[in-house]
Amino acid sequence: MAIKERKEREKQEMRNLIIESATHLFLKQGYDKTSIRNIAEDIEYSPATIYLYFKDKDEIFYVIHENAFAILDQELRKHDVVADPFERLAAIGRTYIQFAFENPDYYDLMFIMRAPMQQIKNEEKWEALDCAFGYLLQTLTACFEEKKIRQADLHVTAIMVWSYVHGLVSLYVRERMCILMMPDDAVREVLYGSFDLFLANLKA
Amino acid sequence: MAIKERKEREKQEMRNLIIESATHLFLKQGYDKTSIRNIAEDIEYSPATIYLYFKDKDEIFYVIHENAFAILDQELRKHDVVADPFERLAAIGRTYIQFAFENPDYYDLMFIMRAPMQQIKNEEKWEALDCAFGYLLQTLTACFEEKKIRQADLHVTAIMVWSYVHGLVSLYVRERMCILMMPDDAVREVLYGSFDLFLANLKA
DNA sequence: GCATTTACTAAACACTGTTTACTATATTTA
DNA sequence: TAAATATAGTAAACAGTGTTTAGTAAATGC
Repeated sequence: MAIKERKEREKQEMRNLIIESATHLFLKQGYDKTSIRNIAEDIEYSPATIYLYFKDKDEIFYVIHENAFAILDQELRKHDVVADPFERLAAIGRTYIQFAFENPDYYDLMFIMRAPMQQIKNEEKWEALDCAFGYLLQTLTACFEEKKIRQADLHVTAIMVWSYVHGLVSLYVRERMCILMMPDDAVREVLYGSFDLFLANLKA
Repeated sequence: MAIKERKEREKQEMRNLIIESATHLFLKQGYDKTSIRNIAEDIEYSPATIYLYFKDKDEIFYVIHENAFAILDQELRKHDVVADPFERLAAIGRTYIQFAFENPDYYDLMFIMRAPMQQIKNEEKWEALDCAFGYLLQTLTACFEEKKIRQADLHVTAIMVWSYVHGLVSLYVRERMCILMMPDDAVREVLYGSFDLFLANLKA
């Protein structure tokens, strides 16, 4: 019965079509303005059809969130070639910040919005973040082994590094850096500079 | 004409009534579930009446946001009595983190949500945050003068400290700390521990 | 060829923020 | 004091939202 396989394929294609449209609208107009009716109109189907392929709006944005993590992960792991673990840590951090600057809506969805978290609660393991965070743990382990950074608990250090870069970019993404009263470019420079200072303080 | 004064007073009382109801509902059910109709029902007026006292929903939450800043500011400035500026910095940081743990919805409104920022864009100066951030700058200046922390640019250091504690608590508030796979109490301990490590790295 | 399953949709439900047109009361003016 | 005006408040509507239900038309299985 090749029909079943074709049907399965068609089902997946329809899911992809919805995700593609939703991603396009999301990156163009943001989460709130990306309504089920907008997506439906864009793909030329009725709104109810979308519910045959996704449980609810959050499930659509859960898939987009997963795709975004795949992109970030790919960017971060490019630095695998950097031999010195401290240099690698620095490169990873800068790439993380750059990713947030260049993809603020993706960053928002991955690390700030509540939307995709409903799904994750039912999954008992957040693989997408586990993967990226695992890479940080791995890099920090190498830093400790080679005594490149001050000795401390691995997980506490990892939380410290992640929280720090997240703090920088999330204040930027959610427009709290406006207190600096600087043009956007200058703010970004301060953030990169602040990260450099953080790294210097971390050094053994 | 004492009538005009009474009218002014009544207008302010009505605004207060709306803000009180909105704050109560917000802290009980969150932003999304606090609708204009809910507030109207709670204060026993029609929804349209609220628009005679506030431009829109965001303006209501802007006032709540200002009140929340007043509370945080009061908490932080309690540490004015701590003579040693580094000790004061540590106390301020811990109180900031504690505030976020104890008032996650307020914290969200102040530092994460987009709602109050629409108003702030029209104000050209964000006094509430300016006040709190000013206290941090003041404390850090004292730290530098007494050579308690590593020499660096004042603003870059301030952004570093603020971003760091914000990163910690915003990942917690928006439920990203779930990757630690720990009970809530243990997560909070890790966050406080991470802050201690950060301070140690900052020390001169 | 007929029964059944599948794919899809129009319309409705229960909400949301916000505006408009209208009423009843309070205040001011003649 | 009586008429004119200003103020306070509201019912109903507008334009949206996510989601569900009931019903149709086409594809598939027998």
